[in-house]
Amino acid sequence: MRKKTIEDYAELVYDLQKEKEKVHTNDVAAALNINPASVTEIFQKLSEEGYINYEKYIGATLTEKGKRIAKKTRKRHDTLTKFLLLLGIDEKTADEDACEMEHILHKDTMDAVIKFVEVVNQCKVTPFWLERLKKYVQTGKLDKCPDELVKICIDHSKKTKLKN
Amino acid sequence: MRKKTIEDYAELVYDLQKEKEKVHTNDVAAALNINPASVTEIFQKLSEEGYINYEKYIGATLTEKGKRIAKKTRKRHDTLTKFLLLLGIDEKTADEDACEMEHILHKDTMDAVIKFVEVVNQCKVTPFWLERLKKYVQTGKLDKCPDELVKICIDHSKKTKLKN
DNA sequence: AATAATTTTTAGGTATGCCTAAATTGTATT
DNA sequence: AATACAATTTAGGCATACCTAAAAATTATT
Repeated sequence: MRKKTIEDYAELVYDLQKEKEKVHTNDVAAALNINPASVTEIFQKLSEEGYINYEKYIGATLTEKGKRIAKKTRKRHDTLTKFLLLLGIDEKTADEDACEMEHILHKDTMDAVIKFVEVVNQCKVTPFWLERLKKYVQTGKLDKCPDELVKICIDHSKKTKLKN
Repeated sequence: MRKKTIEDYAELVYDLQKEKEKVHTNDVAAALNINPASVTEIFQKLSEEGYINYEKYIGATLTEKGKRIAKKTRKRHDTLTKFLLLLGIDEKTADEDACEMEHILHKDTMDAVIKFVEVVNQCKVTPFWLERLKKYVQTGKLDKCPDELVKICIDHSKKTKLKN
């Protein structure tokens, strides 16, 4: 697996802190399947950089700075997961890819994804086009687009062209 | 920037080979803004692993194995770029994010993206929903969904519900 | 409260992907 | 063909993100 970033650790400590006040190196080690000794080093670094308050043998808590980055990363993660689920990806794959994407996408791209999810959620029912795509992704079968829908798109396209 | 992967190098050598038969360490070094000495090491590794034929001081060419991975990666890259452009992301950002995403996405996710682009390309005109989303991404303005379109979605949703 | 068991840290090691400086090879010029 | 210049490789170094084994601190048991 990819090397973990500060964001990964902040996000994880954030989650673990919901269960227990102080997060121990062992908790993180178990969650990420790495050696506790490695987490000690990581905690020392995160502490130096002001993301966590860390007392050895006692555990770590997020600082305000750490909480900020953790929340931001978790929100990105959740939005990306939702986005991929909308496209018809299965839960596990969506979650894993979201975890990768959350670190690399430009703000503009992330914002577009947020808006994508927002627009779809605003709809009373799942939009036809999305159902159609999802079915295609999941079954390989692509339904024909209803004529009246094609008409709406063409009409709309003409209208906007006239404006310009 | 992120550490480059074998896929990155294969893709790059593939592109450079269009200009000249043998790709020199310097060509890659210049393209990636890294030290030629580093490229020598990379070429040695790629050669050991069978992605390139490499003769020192002479240059490198892709093997069949290398060509295969290069083409695959380039195709992914292009599809991802198109996908992001459809969402309203600008060219530079789309290209950069595509370059990151191409290495990390699961096959299922990549396939969904391919299908997304395919479905949109099949349309006679850019679908209304996509125009609407794109405008929202680029300007922040979200148009109202026409009533007849909402109706189509609701009707369709009822129909599919009945079937199940 | 002493000792055993567990958790955590320290110390030291490995692999990787980059670097610089120096040595080597190839190319161009006379 | 000899020499100068450019391109390339070799050798050695650095930082990072992990590791293992041993030492130290904490916690549990009697």
